[in-house]
Amino acid sequence: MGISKTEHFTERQNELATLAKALGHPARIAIIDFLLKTESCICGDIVNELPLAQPTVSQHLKELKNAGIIKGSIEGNAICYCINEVTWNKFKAFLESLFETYNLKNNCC
Amino acid sequence: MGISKTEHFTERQNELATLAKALGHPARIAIIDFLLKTESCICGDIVNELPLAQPTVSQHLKELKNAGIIKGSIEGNAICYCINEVTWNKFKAFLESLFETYNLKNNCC
DNA sequence: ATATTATATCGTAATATTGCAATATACAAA
DNA sequence: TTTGTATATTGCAATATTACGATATAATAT
Repeated sequence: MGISKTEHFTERQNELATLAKALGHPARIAIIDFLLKTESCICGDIVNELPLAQPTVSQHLKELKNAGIIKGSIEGNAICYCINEVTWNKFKAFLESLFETYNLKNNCC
Repeated sequence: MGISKTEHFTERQNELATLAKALGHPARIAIIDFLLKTESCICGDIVNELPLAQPTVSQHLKELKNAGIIKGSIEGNAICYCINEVTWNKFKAFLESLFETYNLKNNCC
């Protein structure tokens, strides 16, 4: 139906899926790349970095913000976006835990 | 338009987005969790583990397979699924690289 | 006050995703 | 060969996503 049955899964599974989904578009990866690369907040420079129209970029930023991956604060005329360290660290912890679980002995096919 | 303009992004950005998107559903996280937890391939036991109908599970498995995250092989009556270690390690490397870039000095908002 | 600049929101079209019943396929067991 | 079991595919309805032009909002500069 296009709507996920989130109530049947654990909170961790839902959270991790939400974060992964938010990163599931190249434009949003590019935004995160840029935020990480510049090593500071981005104040009014994202649209020029992406090959997409301004409303589209705004929408992608909104999705990253909804997932809690970035946060924005108004700086006069512009808006400064940066990584939300709380969510980012949570995401990192989720994944490190997943990666820890895996070792090559798993393979039997 | 519902169609991503992948041609404007780097191959890495597209690949990482594809992998993240494939993990962007709690059922698919649950499948991966189960594959990692059992520490071996799963031969005919996935549908019973998930609160979804068999065709829906089959579809999620297909998406994970399309993204290269899992692979399946026919074992008589059943099908054995397991993590595709090549893709998984690539995913891990992508993310470790992302996480390395980030440090708390980034924050200014 | 008016123009400029940066960003968000609205509206809409195209496409994708999610979910499942019904059905098909393919092997195994009787 | 028929029956059962496991999985995939098809078809469809509901919903979500992607993209962008038009427009709105809000601060800055003139």
